[in-house]
Amino acid sequence: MPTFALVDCNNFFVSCERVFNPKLANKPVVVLSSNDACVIARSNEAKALGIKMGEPVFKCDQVLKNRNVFIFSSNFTLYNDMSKRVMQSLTQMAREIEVYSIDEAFVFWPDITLNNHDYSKHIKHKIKQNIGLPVSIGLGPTKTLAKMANNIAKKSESGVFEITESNLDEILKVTPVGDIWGIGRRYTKFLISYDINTAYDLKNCDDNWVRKNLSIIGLKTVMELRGISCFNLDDNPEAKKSICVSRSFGKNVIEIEELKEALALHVTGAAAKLRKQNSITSSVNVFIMYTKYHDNFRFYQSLSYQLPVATAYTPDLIRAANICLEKMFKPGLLYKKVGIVFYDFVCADFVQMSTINNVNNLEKQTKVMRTIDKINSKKGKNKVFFAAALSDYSWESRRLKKSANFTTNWNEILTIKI
DNA sequence: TCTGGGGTCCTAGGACCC
DNA sequence: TCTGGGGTCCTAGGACCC
Repeated sequence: MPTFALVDCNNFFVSCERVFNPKLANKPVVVLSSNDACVIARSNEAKALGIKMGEPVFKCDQVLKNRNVFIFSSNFTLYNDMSKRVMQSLTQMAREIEVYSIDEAFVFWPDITLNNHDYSKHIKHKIKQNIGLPVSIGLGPTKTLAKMANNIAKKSESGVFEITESNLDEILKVTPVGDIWGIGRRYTKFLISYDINTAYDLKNCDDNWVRKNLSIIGLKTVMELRGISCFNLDDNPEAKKSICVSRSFGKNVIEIEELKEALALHVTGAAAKLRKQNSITSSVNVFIMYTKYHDNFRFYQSLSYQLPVATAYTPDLIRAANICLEKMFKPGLLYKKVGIVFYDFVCADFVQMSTINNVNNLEKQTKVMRTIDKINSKKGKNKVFFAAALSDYSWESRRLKKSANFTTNWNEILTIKI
């Protein structure tokens, strides 16, 4: 039976900032969400000060100031690039890898590895040495247990921990049910109301009861707690089924022109993602968030549009998005956010022909987009774009404390004074 | 004053079909 | 009074993850 390893970067966003800023070591550091609104990553020192995950900045303002916490706006260009480096490095040292999120991956170590625990320590050392990021590694007979082991590894000296048959029950008994991967807030509350408080309690629940109340996914989780693997390692994840790009504004937006600029920019980004996975979309959905004067309650509204022909051609997608926006827009509201969702994908190789879309036209469109994508991937995001997305960006979200793009932009490369 | 952004999967219920 | 049986597709809502 293979052992799953979960490699997880410690306090990932904070650790990325630390790689290029050594004075942050051992100091409280936080990274903020877009608009510098919430705390989305904390160093251990910041956690120790009681700063919570997802906490709005205005609520912990005093602690941040009084305790000299280092604050950064999120820099996803940097984090994505650092993530890529970690995953490439792991790929070289693993037999199989499933990149699970920006900062973690499930892996099977190579077959020749006799001792998973020692090999994990070796990997941990390598990643720190090559990339500068600290990772923790959890090992277990199922994904759920590898996750659990990882939580223990994070608090351990060595940063590596393995759950085996012999220590399984002992660990489950001290793991709160809400700490299990796949058991969220709602289920935790529900389970506790039935006096199911620990992972051990859940492991011993009746299958039918679990199936009925926690759905098939919940039952799989319970099986995994028993050491029976139900979630496979997926080393070839399928193309995305929907693509969404949205941002909150840095100020209240009132004019439809500004909304259109922001929307066109989001559509441009989403369309690039769409083409990258070789898909074309049949449907677009535009959503907006707004408030009214003298009232902070937030309203969401959305509208979909079915394209006559599936496409990944940015101008057509901007046009479709604008149709939705124009139908929803009402003057006099304070707009906070706009976003686009593409869904109902078709593989780009199976293009549907119609009278609207003759072959020549389609070839031209494909060529144009391919060229633009090529230039942008070489010269930087949105070096070339459509005029609809031209803007003074006065609505852009606040990112007052962003660090430099150390790894992706020659002009922002780290300089050292000697 | 200020509360992120991007995904997946499951289920129940309605519409519709034979 | 009794109100088939089996299926598909779609959607909204709810749960979860990082």
